[in-house]
Amino acid sequence: MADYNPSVIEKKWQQYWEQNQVFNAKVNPNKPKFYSLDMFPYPSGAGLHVGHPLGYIASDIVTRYKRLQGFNVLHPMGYDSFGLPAEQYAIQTGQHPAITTEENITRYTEQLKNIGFAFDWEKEVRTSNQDYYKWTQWIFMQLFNSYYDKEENKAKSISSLIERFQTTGNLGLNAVCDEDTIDFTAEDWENFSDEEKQKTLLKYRLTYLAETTVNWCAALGTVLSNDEVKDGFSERGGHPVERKKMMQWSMRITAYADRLLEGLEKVDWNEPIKEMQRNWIGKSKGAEMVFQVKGHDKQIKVFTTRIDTIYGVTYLALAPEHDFVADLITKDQEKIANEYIATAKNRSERDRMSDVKTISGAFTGSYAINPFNGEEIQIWIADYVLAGYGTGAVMAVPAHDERDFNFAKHFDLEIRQVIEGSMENGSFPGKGGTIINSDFLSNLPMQQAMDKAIAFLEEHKIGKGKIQYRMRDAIFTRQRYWGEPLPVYFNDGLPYLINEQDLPLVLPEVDKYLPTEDGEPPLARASNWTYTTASGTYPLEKSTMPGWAGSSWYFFRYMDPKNSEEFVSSEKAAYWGAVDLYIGGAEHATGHLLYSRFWTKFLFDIGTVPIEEPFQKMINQGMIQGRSNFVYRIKGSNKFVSHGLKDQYDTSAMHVDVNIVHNDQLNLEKFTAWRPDLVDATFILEDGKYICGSEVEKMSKSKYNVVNPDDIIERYGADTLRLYEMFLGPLEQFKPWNTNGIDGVSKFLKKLWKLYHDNQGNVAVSNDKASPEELKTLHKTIKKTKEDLDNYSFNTSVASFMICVNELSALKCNKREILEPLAVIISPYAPHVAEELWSLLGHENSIVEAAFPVFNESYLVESSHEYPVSVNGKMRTKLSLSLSLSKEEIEKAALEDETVQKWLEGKAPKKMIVVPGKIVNIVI
RNA sequence: GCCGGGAUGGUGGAAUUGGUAGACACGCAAGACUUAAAAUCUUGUGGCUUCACGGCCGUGCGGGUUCGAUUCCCGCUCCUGGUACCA
Repeated sequence: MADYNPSVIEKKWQQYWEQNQVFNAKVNPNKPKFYSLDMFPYPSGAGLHVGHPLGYIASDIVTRYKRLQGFNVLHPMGYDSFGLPAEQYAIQTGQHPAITTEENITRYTEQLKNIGFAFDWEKEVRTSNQDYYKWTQWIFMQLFNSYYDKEENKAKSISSLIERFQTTGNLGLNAVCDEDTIDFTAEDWENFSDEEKQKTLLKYRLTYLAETTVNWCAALGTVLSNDEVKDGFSERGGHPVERKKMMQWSMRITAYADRLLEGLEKVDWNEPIKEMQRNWIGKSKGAEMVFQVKGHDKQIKVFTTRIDTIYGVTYLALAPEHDFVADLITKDQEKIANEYIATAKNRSERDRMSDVKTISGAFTGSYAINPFNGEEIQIWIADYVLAGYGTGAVMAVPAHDERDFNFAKHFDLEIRQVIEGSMENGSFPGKGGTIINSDFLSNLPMQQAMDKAIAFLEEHKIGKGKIQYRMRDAIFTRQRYWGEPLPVYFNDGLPYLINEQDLPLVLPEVDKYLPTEDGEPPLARASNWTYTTASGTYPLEKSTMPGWAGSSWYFFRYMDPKNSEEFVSSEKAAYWGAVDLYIGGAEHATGHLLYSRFWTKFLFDIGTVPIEEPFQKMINQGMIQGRSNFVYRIKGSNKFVSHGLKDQYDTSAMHVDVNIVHNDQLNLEKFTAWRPDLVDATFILEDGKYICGSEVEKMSKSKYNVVNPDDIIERYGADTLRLYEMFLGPLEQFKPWNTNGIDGVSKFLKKLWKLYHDNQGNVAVSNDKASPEELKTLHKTIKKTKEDLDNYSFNTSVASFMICVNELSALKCNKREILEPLAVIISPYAPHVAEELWSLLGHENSIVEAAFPVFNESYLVESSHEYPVSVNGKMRTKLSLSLSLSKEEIEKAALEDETVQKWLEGKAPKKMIVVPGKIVNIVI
């Protein structure tokens, strides 16, 4: 009855899906489950641009496909709604962040619904809702009440640790704790004051309060985690970040370092992301040992991965911040050493990072003794040694370490080779070489020398083998308003948890969202930010949780978002299990993806969830970049010259809104109306058109290259947007958004529509038997689509649909036997038009209840093959031959061919390669 | 510096175990329909060469393996993501 009209049918089906709760997921043990997760969006004020839905479209296609295959699918969406931008906006405008957040969420939801996603909106969660963050706080409490037992390799309850302290103290206890924990007996424990007991327990708790060196961002007024800092600047906003010592809550993620590393073996993620996590965890095996300082009672502890090179040590280097530095400086070195420390300390973290070439250091005047050979070696201060890694001191082996080598060269220190090889090109690591000049280690290969050296250390009680991690414990507090309050109060400066019945601890109202005049976090502005127990009223913690708190467990809450008794019921957690497919950007590789794995492992340890790894399969979508358009203004005029002619004039390029450019052709009317100063603009055209230049840049407002999906949907429809985003190229690849090809996709949908209609626009579908060609086209497409979906190759599927529709159009096919399954296989990609066609075919139910058609090989069987015949590897002619021919028969047929005869020039071929069903190659 | 990813027509991209390079689409050109435009449809379209048949070149560059290489191996160039004195 009508032409293809996406705006009408898309609204219609979106309403149908919503009203009939089509995508509502319920536990159903009779069906296999499939849990598909999209990365948790932060609802920003700018709304969605076309880059955001890329991954959502891909996962939506997969879930719709899985449904057609009989899976029970959970495909939820929600919002990571605590965060900095809403708070910054609140500071500027006084508007409560909850209001802005609500508005942004409304807009996001509307935009997402316009694209026709099969989300189960019943499962929506928002991290800033009380009934959500109640459980974020609850998980924090469990972490506070747990410690990590290395013996059993899992988290256990603090109450069991107390029992242990009461019987044997911490002697022989193998648990993760602070470095400075001292040994104590059961008797000591009994004699501890309550305060001492609490302080001791804090050294074991999986979340603890401690003085830590943090990344302090003054402009944002808060601390940041390592992954929120890029090159010394905050990731959000680009403000400078400095190192500062502060009392902060931390999460003992390092306790899980090994399990986080091992778990990577069990998940199906791409290798680069796994590698990034491995590097971030940074496990290195080595040894820790002490050097006695000559004439001192002090011992300097160093960590090394190359204890085999111990005889090559020619000096020790200490970080300028090392605790011993002041004591080791002798009178005659005082001036020079202290000056150096002062300059090194004043150099900001950023300078130190950006300037790694400059070699600097100072001799302390003191000497240490190498316990292996009794040699005295100089102790230096050097800022290439980091205070935060290992022990803050290194044993320098200039011959086999590049940094030590450069330092030794610069200060003219001894370089002593202890591994066989040539020193011509400076230092070399010499892995695999034989040890020389090393007393009892000489003539051994690296590994054996290490083992022997470690045995020596242990025998003389001066060291041991040790595993070091680069990863630090994760700071868990932010001095901000818009985040989860910590369920903690203070009594005599020591932290205690509030009662579980008092959860959630609701975020209080404040007059302003800024820190107080004394630099306290915004929560200090709240009146009565206190907690009352039977024994009195106490102040509550004033910092809030970081952004990653709420996002580290949201995938569990989606299973059971309204549960008020538990964060997820064990029945639902058991049924839905791990996420089967997680699609999102790679930017979360070392933040969210590591923290989520950590919390999941912890929740597993305490028996609340049945899985250890939350995300079984992960795909990282490539970012969609912006594609900017430019116009060229002749300098000093209001005249613009088309791209092809711009070199004939003296011009300056100007960004132009990509939304008034189509296929790089500028819409002149819209351009002159774009800005007041352009009303009287004039143009120099080429072939009657103004062609714009283009460049790939980040998508941003200032570059006028932001494309809103709503605009595309209004012009072409959501199905076109969905297909086009997929058609753009492989999901994982980075690519610029470019609407130049979108017409092709839109045309394809119109052609598809026409297959089901006659020239008058009436539905015209025949019940006649389909022809072999028609069946072949259909089944070829079924096969290809299925393979592509299984490989997440969405762009090639779209191409195969186009081929299919082109072929069926050429065949003038209108058979139900073909068109019905065709609608089904296209439905994951273009669900609205598929639903409409399905209903036009007379179906009462939704197409999501259909079954994915079964591929039938027999329709594709060919009796003959068009053989490409090559001469010396170059294709010269084609020969259509029956597939039943033997190799010899094919060979004979090929040699008889006219073109082949011509190339042979009467000679006999040297060799013939015949691959039946594939090719023929003749070597002359 | 180190660890990843990539480079194919004017453009986005395809070629799933080495077997017809350029599928599909955009753009462009010509034509049909139209008073005209839009829309739609048809045909052509890697480069060079040829009236044509055809030939030569061609997947970032230089080598190699192979009957045959976009695909495998070695050595480079450029772009891009991560990471950065981690001992």
